[in-house]
Amino acid sequence: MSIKPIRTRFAPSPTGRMHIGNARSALYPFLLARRLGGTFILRIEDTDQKRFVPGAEQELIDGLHWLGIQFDEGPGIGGPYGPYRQTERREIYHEHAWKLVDSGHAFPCFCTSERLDKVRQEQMKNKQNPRYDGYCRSLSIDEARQRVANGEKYVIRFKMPKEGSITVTDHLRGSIVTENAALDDSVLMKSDGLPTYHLAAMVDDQLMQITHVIRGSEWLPSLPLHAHVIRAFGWDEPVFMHLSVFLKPSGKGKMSKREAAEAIKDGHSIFLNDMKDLGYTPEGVLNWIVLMGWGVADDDVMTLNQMVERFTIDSLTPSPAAINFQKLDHFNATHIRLFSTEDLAGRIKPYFTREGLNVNDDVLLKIVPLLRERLVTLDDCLGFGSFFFKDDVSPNPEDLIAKGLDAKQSAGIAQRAYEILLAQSDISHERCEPPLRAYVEESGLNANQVFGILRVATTGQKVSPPLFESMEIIGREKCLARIKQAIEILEKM
RNA sequence: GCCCCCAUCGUCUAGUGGCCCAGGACGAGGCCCUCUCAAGGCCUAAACCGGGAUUCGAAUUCCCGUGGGGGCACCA
Repeated sequence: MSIKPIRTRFAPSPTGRMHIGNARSALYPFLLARRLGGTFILRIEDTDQKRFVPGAEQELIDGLHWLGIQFDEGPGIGGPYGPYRQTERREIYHEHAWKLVDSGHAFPCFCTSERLDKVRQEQMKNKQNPRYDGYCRSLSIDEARQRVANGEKYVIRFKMPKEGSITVTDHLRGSIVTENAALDDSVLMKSDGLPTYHLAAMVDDQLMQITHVIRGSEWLPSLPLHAHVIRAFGWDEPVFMHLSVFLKPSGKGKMSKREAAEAIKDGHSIFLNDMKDLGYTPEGVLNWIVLMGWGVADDDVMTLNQMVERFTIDSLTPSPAAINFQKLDHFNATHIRLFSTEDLAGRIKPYFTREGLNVNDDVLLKIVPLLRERLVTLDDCLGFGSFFFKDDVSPNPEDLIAKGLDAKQSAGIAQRAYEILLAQSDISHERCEPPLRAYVEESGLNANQVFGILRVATTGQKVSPPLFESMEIIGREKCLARIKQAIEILEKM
């Protein structure tokens, strides 16, 4: 039984955009660390120079920040086990790789990639598994060192035992037995002097005292190799957990780049940057992704803090999950309804100003209660509330005509409503609604017809927040002017 | 081709041998409320992949199929 402090990590490679898969791979270890009073670390795995994307690291960090996933150690903020960028740890890996060579667990290999390609093709032709043929495996250590000293290009490979088997444990799946003969002499250190994942991640997890490794299931097949490496060093293994992949919405196949592009066409995205622009909230996104791979019996609406309180690694699920954007919408809308007026006002303001609207904060605060339960995404505020910040509205003339009536009749109704409103001392909804309802009664019309005309006249649109509350915020003068304008439009038809 | 993993309503999942003729949520349908759109309330349909085995008893354990996913690089 270990009494070591819990330390978990998120170890992405800066090779692309921050997406929901990354986010969830960061979320679970974060929750585990917070739940158990441990430490959460960010480590950048940038050992592949060919795939390095400038700016990717920043996008990763921005994404974590947006979601509220704070790391305790990592690039930029440091920590006792740094540096936290693998390219800044070259010597450490170099030293460890050679340690394995010295102990007989690894060997330098001088094979060219040309030769390796040829071997591989040959093997494929003979329907054999493509793997390293062991050419440099039995070179004497003295000869190998001599060739390295002479400046020959080399890699360091793990010397996989030819016989026996290894048993590894995945916390979510139990133990997995693998024949060593099925494993390859994998490269641990590349000829450019940088380590591969197999070496770098194992060394770092050990040196950084990581207790729980939560990572994608694409690593499951190399878990036996990783266990071999760890044991060759004489270390203890951390607890390993492999998260399943996200499947595309149809459930057929995993979420791919191509599929991500499709989603964008439908107004959805799996990239955090895009989701923010589309009006999704960190709360909604978090709630959505946390439940894809983690089961709760009920009460599935949670904030980050509530997730921390309830999280347990034993309720993580090993099966693949199809992403469902409708569910995202649901969680987003649900969290929006939970926000305070001030909070929501601050969150939707940028979407108005982004459209060039001049936002009056007093008005903004007043309309939030009207918009709150109508928003699925934050940018829906535009459709429901832009007219509050415009001087004029330009209703579609056709929309001003009430259902079942003609333009002339509609103009008459508008005129009567105008007079009723004009007679009121103020335009509060408490004052205006009763007389207009009375008019609906005595005229034999229905509320839809009368209020519909007023809605289009005052807001310029057929769908809006509640009419009387909206008119109150728009103000007496503007309302009267807009109704007058509507009457003119109707009379000209 | 070889290796590995997974398998409960359309989707995310609860379920750890009797509490399950399987619970929740999204979505779908219906009703109520209603000035539009929402929100809210109530209700309905909807699943243990197939076959064996173990057991008094299996969604839950084991085996075999089938289906799905992942991996087999000097990428992570």
